[in-house]
Amino acid sequence: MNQSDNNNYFERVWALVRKVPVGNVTTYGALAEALSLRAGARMVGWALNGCPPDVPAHRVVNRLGMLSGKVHFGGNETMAQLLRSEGVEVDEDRIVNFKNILWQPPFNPIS
DNA sequence: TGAGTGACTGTAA
DNA sequence: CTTACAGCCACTC
Repeated sequence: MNQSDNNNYFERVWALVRKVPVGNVTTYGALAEALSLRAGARMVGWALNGCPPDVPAHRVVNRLGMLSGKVHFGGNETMAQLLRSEGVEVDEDRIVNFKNILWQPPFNPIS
């Protein structure tokens, strides 16, 4: 039941998230698109569900720049605090200048 | 094998 | 602004 050998998909998502520079954020759709899963944004969020501490999942938000996943950080302002500590302005669970700091992952074609 | 679920997205009312 | 439905893929039971 331990699909440690099948976490290839997860690792791919984590790899992209780790590439997100500090002070920038990305969206589920962007990651999904980079993984050729244009409509698999749900899978991205799911992959983050098992993301190791190495992955700055707090930099991943929905297309509106809302901290939709903050609930998974403890349901508190942890996610917002992390972003603020990186220089990201957060207001009412929403990222200020979201489009301005939006980071787009490089297209990573599957070999 | 089939049904349920999900840190999403888009469109519609 | 909210609520609702549909589509998409991967995983669990």
